Amino acid sequence: MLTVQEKIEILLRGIEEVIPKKDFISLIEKKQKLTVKAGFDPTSPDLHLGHTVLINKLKQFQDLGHKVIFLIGDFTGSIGDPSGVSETRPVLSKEELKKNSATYKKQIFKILDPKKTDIQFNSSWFNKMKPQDFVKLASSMTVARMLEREDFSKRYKSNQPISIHEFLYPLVQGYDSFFLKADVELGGTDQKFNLLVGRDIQKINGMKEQIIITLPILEGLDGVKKMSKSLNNYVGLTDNPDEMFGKLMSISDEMMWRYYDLLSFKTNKEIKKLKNMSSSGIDLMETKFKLSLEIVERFHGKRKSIMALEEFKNRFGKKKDPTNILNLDLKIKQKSLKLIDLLAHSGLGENIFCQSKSEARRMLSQSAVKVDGKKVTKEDFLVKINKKTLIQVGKRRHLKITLKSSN
RNA sequence: GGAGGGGUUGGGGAGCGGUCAAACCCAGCUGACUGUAAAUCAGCCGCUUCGGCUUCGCAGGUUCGAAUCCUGCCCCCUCCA
Repeated sequence: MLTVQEKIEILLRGIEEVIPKKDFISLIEKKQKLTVKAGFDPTSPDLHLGHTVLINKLKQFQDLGHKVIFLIGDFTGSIGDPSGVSETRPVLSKEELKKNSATYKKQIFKILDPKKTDIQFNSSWFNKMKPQDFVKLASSMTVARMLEREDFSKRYKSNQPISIHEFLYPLVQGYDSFFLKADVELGGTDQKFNLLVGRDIQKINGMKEQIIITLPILEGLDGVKKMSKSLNNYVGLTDNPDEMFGKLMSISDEMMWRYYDLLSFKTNKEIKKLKNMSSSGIDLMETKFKLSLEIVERFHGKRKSIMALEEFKNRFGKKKDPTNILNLDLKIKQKSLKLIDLLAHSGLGENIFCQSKSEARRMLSQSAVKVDGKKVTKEDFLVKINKKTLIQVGKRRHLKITLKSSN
């Protein structure tokens, strides 16, 4: 049995801020089972490692016996995301929402315990709300306070547009906390304002204010911008083991420590030890192997993580051709296909390797293309039919293609 | 409602009648090097049947010729009401 002190230590590890800390500690001391809430936008069905910083924290609460609510902001998502860069996002259909939430479940339950997790959709209460109630909700906040929020004030000062509906977001999120009677709400540091508004909404409605805990935002593979699907700098939870391993190996050494801090389940002590041990380049690589192994194992199991490591070593250490490459059958009408046409092929709706023929040409001229392991620069190189052919473009794009005549 | 400023290729930002597919920076991509690290160097960075073609908010117009000039529309910003 853990002491209160130990519990608090676990729950506060790796977080950015807890507000107010005193209340949090006394709450942990007094209450056996807290209601802990975190909201997710269902705009994109795929979760990535960035999301798991938060989910891991939920898991810790869950393991300590607290009630975890995984809130899917389908109402919020259906009226357009305010933190979205410029455009209003498309309204999601019910089918899409269902689909997204199904994939969500599948993904989060690799971390969270399904039996102990309460999944909620905020449309279920907001869709029943009357306009006058909504306006009343809006009256609980002032424009001046909204403008206190850094991103709003920045945009306001730099003459960027702010739509009225964006002001409603924090309110909606705050209302969720009230409705769900949250004791604690988790969110990224960029959510701080919204989380604080939740406290206000609860207070106005005569409820004890939730504790808010903010967590750091994980940078993407580029090491600069936050991890997101649209920036294509993410590691998806559904990425296959090799892909996941490779992506993790491609982060900079500096970023590796950040990933250790935010994603590893190792204790601070262990991480510190690794830091002290890793001085040479080889050490750093080994340390990165460890990180990649740990994370791939979390989502794919031990066996596959080791296979991914071996695959990686083979491919990049010994410069061998990759082994677990996706096979793809491609139906064509002709008897053979020019390499350039294959690279830019868009018959199945999606271009396989290159966006356009021009790009394909560029790749060829920059000697980025390999066929069965050999560099090819000729555009009219013919790819044989009925034969499995390994095509590689650059270091990341590769497929085994088998051309089949459709006649 | 009134007055003014502005919309250029992913982002920033030049260009203001021809030499513009459009400077430059960032991001991105490729190659060399390497640990799919960092740094560095080199190249690329609208599409193309390599003749050209379609781009500079949208639609028209003036001109031999427009991203550049004119008209209308849309959108953004500022100030006033």
